[in-house]
Amino acid sequence: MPNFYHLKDLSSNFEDYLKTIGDLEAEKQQIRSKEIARIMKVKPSSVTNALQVLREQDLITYRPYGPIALTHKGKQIWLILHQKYKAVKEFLSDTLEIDHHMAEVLAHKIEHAVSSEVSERMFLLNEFLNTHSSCGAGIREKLHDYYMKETKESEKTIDREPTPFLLSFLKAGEKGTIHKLKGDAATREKLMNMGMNRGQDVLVERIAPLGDPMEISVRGYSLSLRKSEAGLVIMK
Amino acid sequence: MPNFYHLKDLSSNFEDYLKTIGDLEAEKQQIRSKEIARIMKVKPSSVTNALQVLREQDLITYRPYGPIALTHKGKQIWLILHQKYKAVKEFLSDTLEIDHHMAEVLAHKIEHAVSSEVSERMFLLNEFLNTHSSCGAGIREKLHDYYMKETKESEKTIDREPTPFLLSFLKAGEKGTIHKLKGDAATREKLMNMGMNRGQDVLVERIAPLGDPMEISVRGYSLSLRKSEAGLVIMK
DNA sequence: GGTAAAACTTAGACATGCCTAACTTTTACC
DNA sequence: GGTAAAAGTTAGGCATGTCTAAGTTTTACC
Ligand SMILES: [Mn+2]
Ligand SMILES: [Mn+2]
Ligand SMILES: [Mn+2]
Ligand SMILES: [Mn+2]
Repeated sequence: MPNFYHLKDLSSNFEDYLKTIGDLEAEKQQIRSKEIARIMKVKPSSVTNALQVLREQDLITYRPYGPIALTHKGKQIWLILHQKYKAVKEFLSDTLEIDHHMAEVLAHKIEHAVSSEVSERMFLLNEFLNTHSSCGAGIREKLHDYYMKETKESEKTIDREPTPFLLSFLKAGEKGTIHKLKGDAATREKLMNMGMNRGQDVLVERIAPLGDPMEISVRGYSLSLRKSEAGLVIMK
Repeated sequence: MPNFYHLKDLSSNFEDYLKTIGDLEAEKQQIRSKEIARIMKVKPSSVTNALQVLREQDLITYRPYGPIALTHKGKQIWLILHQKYKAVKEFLSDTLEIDHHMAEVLAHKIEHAVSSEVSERMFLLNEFLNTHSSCGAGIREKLHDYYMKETKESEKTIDREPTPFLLSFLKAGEKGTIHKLKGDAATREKLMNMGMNRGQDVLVERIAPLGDPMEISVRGYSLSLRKSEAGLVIMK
């Protein structure tokens, strides 16, 4: 039980630092601060700060310029976080049929908001749907058909009157279609050279902690947009 | 329209302020700052600050000491947030069978992490399970039985205390006890044939320079395990 | 309508966690 | 081994969103 207490003391950002360190410990022989910074998309000085905080909580061992390793307590918490992430991700992609890559991005956010009981139930629900068939036909097929039927119907209604909105207003996981570009000619040209043309579908993959920049996916490519640029793109 | 371009993403805290204001607007004739503070468990000065931020985003109308009301845009966003919360809450309590009150608490956290697509799918999954029966018996009954069966088993094994961790995290010289094997049936079978059964003590003798494979000792025998295999063994 | 209480706002402090810039240590290579 | 590059740290700044304490406006009531 004491471990659950300390787990709750970790902010979601530091849960991610711990998880990243555990992931690296499992696959590399040495953990580089720079690698943590790359994966978490922060500057090295932020990693140093995180390492100091994690050490204060007895989750890692570490000294300046020295090697980084999870303590036993750190390993225990890592496993809990890992299992949460895995259960949520697989639930999103297998049962809710969210696009695989999007499921990973969203699971990274949701993992910090669910209790162990919820992730355990998601795991069991996923397993249940895998192993139980419904009157001969697989239940997943029926569920898939149900999603598709409802999606088509909601598309019918959406087509009627799409309310315009700005790309900068979308959150991670949401998508839209480019309607128009604003701004001066040079900036519009730059955006179009990135593949952002009228009618293109855009998916927001991730938004940096302070809201700038945002990572989007257009024509299968990932782009990084400043908020000011995203504010020039009108969507429908 | 001019302020359209100044819209920024709402932080999850401000999403909650907006949602609380919308909820109050629906049920009270006048919105009291003090009531928002009570519901959100913050001090009145924090509410004032939030009101100023929401007004800057054109989500509410408001002046010092004056009445508070959602703008049209505020109402649109409130509706999106409301639907997300409702879908998540009902999914948690109806489909994952999380305690009603706990579901409300968790939905309040999860709502900020899910995309509209995810909450829509949660809604549809919930609806699907309500309306589709599986071979006579309701599917929810089967799902419930599945949850209960697994819960009982995990209660049996949990006893109390030591928190699990992965064998792959042990370093040379460290030991632990096998708690559970993960992975597909064939791999689990292979590991069990090596003598890796529940309750067995394991000692890590040596880890290869690149971290893979690791040499362990079980039942007095030395075994060589790949890192990927060690990652399937949950220890205590 | 005067006055006290309640409601609300403002100012300033503080914690978090990010950043940049300058500095220190380690490493890589000749 | 000497030196430059890379890696990592420290210091200081900034945005967010909370709080306390003090000030202002509104309300309630005589
Ligand atoms: Mn992927
Ligand atoms: Mn995460
Ligand atoms: Mn309740
Ligand atoms: Mn909430």
